[in-house]
Amino acid sequence: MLTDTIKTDITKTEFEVLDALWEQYPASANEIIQRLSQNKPWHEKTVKTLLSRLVKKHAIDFDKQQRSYLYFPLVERSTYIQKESKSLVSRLFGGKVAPLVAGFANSDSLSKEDVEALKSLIKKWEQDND
Amino acid sequence: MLTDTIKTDITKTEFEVLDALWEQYPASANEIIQRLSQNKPWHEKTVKTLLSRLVKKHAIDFDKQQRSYLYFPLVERSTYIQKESKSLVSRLFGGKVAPLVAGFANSDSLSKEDVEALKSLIKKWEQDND
DNA sequence: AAATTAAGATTACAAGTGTAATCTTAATTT
DNA sequence: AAATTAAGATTACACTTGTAATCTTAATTT
Repeated sequence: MLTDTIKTDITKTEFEVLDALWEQYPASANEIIQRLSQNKPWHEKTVKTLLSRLVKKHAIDFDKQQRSYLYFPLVERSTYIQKESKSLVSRLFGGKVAPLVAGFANSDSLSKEDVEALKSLIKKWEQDND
Repeated sequence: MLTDTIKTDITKTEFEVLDALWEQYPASANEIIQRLSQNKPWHEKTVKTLLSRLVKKHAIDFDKQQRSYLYFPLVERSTYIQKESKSLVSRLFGGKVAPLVAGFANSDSLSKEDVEALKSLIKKWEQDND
């Protein structure tokens, strides 16, 4: 999968569409429309517009299949969310992730599960970095 | 400080202006322009437009001072970044913060300092939650 | 082969955004 | 008091975004 340079920022609505595609791909427009209909009240035309815009932005592409297209992402979800997180942490927290987590802790938004996961990844980090 | 309902989303450029105001306030437009000029190549008119838009969005307000205004935030930085982080973690990580941190760990974006901070806040969390 | 359908392409259109320039007018200076 | 200045208000303007409706045309059905 080519982690091509995304030309423009992906908007929030575009992200929803992309996220539905990441769920499983390749997928036809109708499949995407179907998946999104569970959560979003979007008109099918709207979803198709968003698919077109994602193509134009080089975030996804498609193969022609009889009458319809089969879309697939050009960007991996992990790559995308990585970039987004770093951007947010950089803008809001001076690049340090701990203060973000502290905010979660202070607003009771940290679960036991989260804490266990953090402890285990810290342990791993410490093994790798010494 | 009133954590008034922010009417519309604050855009990225507006955030930069708001962030400069949080640095120290109240502050005049010229002070803000001054602060921003260190990092951003924005025309003073641009900054003033952004200040006006922030006022319209109820993110900041001002007191009249002779000829100019003294601006001050209506939203605390901590409140704002809290909301933004939660929004991102919710959209990208299903609401769990640990996977975000894992992404940082896996891309060598976690510093010793970060890890120490995390360990200490985890310790505190465990004392508080048992 | 003609008619119909359905998929994507194109167009629409108001509101928001980035990026200022111009307008008004109250302060300040001469 | 008149002139000048400078601050915010208003206007500008192209591009983006949300949210579709209409247009084209290749597939499919009669």
